[in-house]
Amino acid sequence: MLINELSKRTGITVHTIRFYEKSGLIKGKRNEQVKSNNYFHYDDETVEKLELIRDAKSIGFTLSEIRQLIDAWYNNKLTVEKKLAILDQKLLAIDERIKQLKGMKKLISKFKGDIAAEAC
Amino acid sequence: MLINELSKRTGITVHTIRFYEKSGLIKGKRNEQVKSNNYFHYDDETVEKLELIRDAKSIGFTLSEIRQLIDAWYNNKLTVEKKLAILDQKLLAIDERIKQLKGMKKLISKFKGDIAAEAC
DNA sequence: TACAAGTATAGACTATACTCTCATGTTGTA
DNA sequence: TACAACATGAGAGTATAGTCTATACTTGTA
Repeated sequence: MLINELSKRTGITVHTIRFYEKSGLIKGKRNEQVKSNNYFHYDDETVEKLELIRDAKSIGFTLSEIRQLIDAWYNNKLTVEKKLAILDQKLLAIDERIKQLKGMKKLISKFKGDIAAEAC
Repeated sequence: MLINELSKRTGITVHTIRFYEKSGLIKGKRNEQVKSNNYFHYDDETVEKLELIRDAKSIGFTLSEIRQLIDAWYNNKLTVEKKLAILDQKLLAIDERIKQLKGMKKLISKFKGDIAAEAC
């Protein structure tokens, strides 16, 4: 598919997709047979990658962290061990973030109590 | 205390503290009696606020979200109801973030399984 | 009292992650 | 075949959150 369809399928703008392409997060392929244009073609794997980017971004991963994730997923130059190591590292990072979020929940709840008590 | 001590107590650089002051997140007081300088003085509440900023940032809150939190905590112009509403909204946002993080954990674990299976 | 250390303001610079505009060329349909 | 819709690359602009430099004045200590 071309970039416009990729954009429609993922809900990510053409501009942003180009930005991700330039940043090396995704890679379109050019059809060498066609000489009249140099359009990029994208496959379903790219759709998956963009969905991963969107989801990982929403939980606060930076593009450089996401690049590591995509490598662990799709880069066949990495050994299984390295891939698993990257994924384990991300799992730890997520657990740490959940821990911090729970701490903040506790803190906010405590302050809610304080405010309510103050109001009496 | 002056900005240097505030910086030492919180581990936040003088530059960044000045940036937060300019952004309206914290407010130093000037001593009107002293005419020779216009140094800002900070109290323990400012230490608390900076710690809150640091913690809230680490879990992905933006400065503008943190500004709301600080208002809910310390701004006496807000009614108790409004403060509680802000805090409840933040609690919901945190729960949502935890949910997404757990989803990502699941996804990564699944991919770990796939990679391991693939390697057989 | 010299001077190192601290303080203030203004403004330039950086990194991340887009977002948009321009110029130019291609494709598909009425 | 005209023309709207789509493609490309280069590069400028934006928002967030700092980070650093320059200039100038103040304070505390040897």
